[in-house]
Amino acid sequence: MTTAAEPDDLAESARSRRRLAPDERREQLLVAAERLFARRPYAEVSTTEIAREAGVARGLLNHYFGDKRALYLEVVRRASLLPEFGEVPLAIGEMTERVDVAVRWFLGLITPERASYLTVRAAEGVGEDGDVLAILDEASDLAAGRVLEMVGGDPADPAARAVVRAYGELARGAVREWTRGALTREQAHLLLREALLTIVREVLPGL
Amino acid sequence: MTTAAEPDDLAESARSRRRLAPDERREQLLVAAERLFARRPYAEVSTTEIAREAGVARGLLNHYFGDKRALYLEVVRRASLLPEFGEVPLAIGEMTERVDVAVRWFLGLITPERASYLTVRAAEGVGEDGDVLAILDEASDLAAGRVLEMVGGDPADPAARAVVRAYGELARGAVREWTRGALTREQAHLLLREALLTIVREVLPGL
DNA sequence: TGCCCTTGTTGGCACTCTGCCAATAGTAGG
DNA sequence: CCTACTATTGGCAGAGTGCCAACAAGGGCA
Repeated sequence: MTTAAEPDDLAESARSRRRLAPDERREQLLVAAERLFARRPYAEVSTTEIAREAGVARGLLNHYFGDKRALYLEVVRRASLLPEFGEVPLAIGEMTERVDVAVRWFLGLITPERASYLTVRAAEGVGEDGDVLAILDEASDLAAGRVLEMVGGDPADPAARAVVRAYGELARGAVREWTRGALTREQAHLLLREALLTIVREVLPGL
Repeated sequence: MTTAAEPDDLAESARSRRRLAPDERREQLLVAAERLFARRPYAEVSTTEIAREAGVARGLLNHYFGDKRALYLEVVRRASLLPEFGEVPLAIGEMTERVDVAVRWFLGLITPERASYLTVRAAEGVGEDGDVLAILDEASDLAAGRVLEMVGGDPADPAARAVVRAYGELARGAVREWTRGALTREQAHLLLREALLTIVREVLPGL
């Protein structure tokens, strides 16, 4: 009985004296960090705590990520990208229809357990932090490109991308109001649909 | 010469062995903290540094604000509120005109040295931090009320306020794209004007 | 004018957190 | 089974933070 049977994938969170493959361990640490950083601001989460959550020695965090900040940036990067960004419904037909599909697609992505996407950027307060901004901007720009494709805009036009990136902020704000209960899903949908329609019809052509 | 002439307001940043009125000292510390927090994230700024910037002993920070976090929240509170929020131009006339005035007013507020307003919320990345969110939300809601007054909406309608709060995110995004050079001021203005117009005409009535 | 007392201000102690590194020990391959 | 590779650990040194008792600036009162 003392000989380890095969507790391979059970009690993963308990004692871990096991030697894992780097990728596996790295993933585990990221998940632990993600969980803690999501609930409390950066400075309030200690690496000791993260290590405990993952059931490893604190030094291992530095081994895998260098320092606390690098680990945090990694967490931000993961949270800022909606994995489903790729599965864009090829909307065809009337403009009204395409816009409606785009909005429905976006609203559908958020809700579930993708809540982390919402907490992104909803956090700290003041401060530049170019590293974080770069990550968030990249994700924002990626989403903007997708939306432009869906509504038939020109993804190559920098100004158009900028407008849609700004629209992304509206979308984030609308979803937040929705999840907070200040707006119903229908109301949020209405706002995003009309705004996007206006952008396509009135703003983009006027650039 | 050794007798202090009246170096009242000169070399304010140099040695300060002087005994200031609490309000004065507090203000000085806030300014110093604001300057540093604006350029680097919270965790990267040490209280030692802030104290040095203000030319006082580190312990004084704790005396005035309790702890580093409280000081930070104070800075966020100040940065989140546009002082000129009160001076709302009483827009009258056509709806198109009123919306245009509202947007021009908003865009006019931001640019100058009020840049701190932009860095608000542009910062960290992931994490809840209810304290910060509460501050930012309060400022956002205040601005939303003002805008509703200007365009003739009903500030008492929770849903309307929520929609305009979300619009505030679009505004913040548009200004950011503008200051970044991705949009001209005219383009940002166009976007914000058309979007607000659509909200007033199509969205608010449909709630 | 000169002392005194209020209180703004300082400096240092104790504790926690972080980064680093040498020592330890799983585990796969021979 | 044994060995070499390397994932993993534990502790050390330095920095940052909160706290508190002692100090002194400067206005008020005699």
